Amino acid sequence: MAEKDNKIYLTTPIYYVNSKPHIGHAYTTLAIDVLTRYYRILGKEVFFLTGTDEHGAKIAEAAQKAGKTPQEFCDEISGLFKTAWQNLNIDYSYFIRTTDKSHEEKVAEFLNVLKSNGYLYEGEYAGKYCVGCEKFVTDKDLVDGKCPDHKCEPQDVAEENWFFKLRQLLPKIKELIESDKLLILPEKAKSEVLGVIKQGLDDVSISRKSVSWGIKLPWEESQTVYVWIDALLNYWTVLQNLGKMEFWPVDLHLMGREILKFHCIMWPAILLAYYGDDAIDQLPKQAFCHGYFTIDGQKMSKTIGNIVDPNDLIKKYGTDATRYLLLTQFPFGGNDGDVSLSRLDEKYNSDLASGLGNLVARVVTLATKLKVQPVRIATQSVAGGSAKLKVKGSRLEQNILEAKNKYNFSLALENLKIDEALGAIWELIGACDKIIDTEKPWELANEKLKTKNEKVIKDLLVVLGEIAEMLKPFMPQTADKILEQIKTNKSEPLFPRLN
RNA sequence: CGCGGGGUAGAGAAGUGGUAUCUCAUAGGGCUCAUAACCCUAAGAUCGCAGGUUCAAUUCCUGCCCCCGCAACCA
Repeated sequence: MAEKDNKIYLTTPIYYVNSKPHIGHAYTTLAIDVLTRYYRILGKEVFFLTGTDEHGAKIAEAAQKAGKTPQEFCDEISGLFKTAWQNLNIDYSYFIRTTDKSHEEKVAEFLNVLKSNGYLYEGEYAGKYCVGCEKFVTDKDLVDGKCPDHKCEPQDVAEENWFFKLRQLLPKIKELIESDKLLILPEKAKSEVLGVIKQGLDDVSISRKSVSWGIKLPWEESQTVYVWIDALLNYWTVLQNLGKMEFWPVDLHLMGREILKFHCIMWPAILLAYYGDDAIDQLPKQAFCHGYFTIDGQKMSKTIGNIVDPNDLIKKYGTDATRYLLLTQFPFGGNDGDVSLSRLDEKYNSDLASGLGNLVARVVTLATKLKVQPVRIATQSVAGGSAKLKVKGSRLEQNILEAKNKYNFSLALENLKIDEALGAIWELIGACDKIIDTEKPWELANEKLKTKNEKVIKDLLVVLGEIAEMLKPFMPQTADKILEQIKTNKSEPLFPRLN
């Protein structure tokens, strides 16, 4: 990952407020939260941006249906996102709303520059317009040539709009993607974007006459800015407004595949138009595309009504367990992962209650029963391998080393292999359980044995401390609880078993 | 011929041109420090179907079948 003087800029997409937060939003946001916490532990300055996308005809419509003004509606939904992130213990640096005045002003400023740089021109947008809907519709919207909502045939209407010279910049974008200067991962996603470019794209209309809920075009106030332009610019306007351009450019945009095109084609294009077409150092370094959740084999959708609210999971499992359960549903960047609610219970019981929770309980109890002095834990051992064990050359040490060698924790995290990084931690947990079984440190037959057992337990406490350090980015509260228990030798169940 | 993803033990997933791996569930044994937890062992897969290339294919090629996304709310 590229660095600017120890600074890193990570983003989630800004979420469209026409629906409440669900576990898909939560997944993306969590992943960035984990990376943010990890890099901060390593001593980097991280700017983590998330927020909500609030303009456009769809929002105005949804607000009307809900009997609210668009602004009221946005305030409400945006608030739900904030609450959800608070419940999930998301440590973002800033939460942008595209209805923020400061954002709107910067968007106008940006577009003025695009215009004076010669990248905008007036053109005609022709299409079918439904009077009932008060918006342009496509053939796909129609049933038997009529609008399904209003049962009327749309009229052919042409609208004067402003267009962005996207085509002119496409060869440049293509080259940047092919050469990985604009890195798109995984490879599959890169091919998909290149495929879209190869098919050819037209210049895009960046303004709308027919949409009133949006940012006014600064030089022609009868038009509003196309929502996608408005939305993409958030990554830039926030740093501008906060005076934090030292974090620019973006190191990583994380997203699901459906919005990949916008982030990998249009977004770099408008940045080149603004900064000059050789300003590749202003472009995002990496776009990473992750899989989608399906619920019991089906896509989450409002129509099916199978959307899972992260708050419900938090109520049942708690914040950290929910973080863990969501992050381990599938290999990052791989295919879609299926979530079945019963499997979440299983995973909670096996990994968290029987795995992590039980291990902490048995080690801390052993320490208490054998009156082992609390151990001082060296912090900052995130990368693993730094703990010093008492019993040199022991089976414990060997098992721990083996467990550590199986996965490279840091490398996994830096490559966004979140499931693998967690796998590294669970290898350690397994190694500890095995060693307790073979060493039987609860036996107190004689003094010699007692001394040996004390050493074993101290070592286990040290490894437990390491596990806690590694857990910090994923389950911050749990990590602190474990460290507290090690320090005080007071055992308290971390994850009560579900029945 | 729209485009794309996928079909591997009961469930969920890895994986590779040459003894098929992991997690959960199941069975037997062990242990008793621990959240009926932990440890060991076992059973369980003709790797979707049919052809082909090869000394050798689950892995490469061809055809077929089935599931699921992309066009409509939606990361």
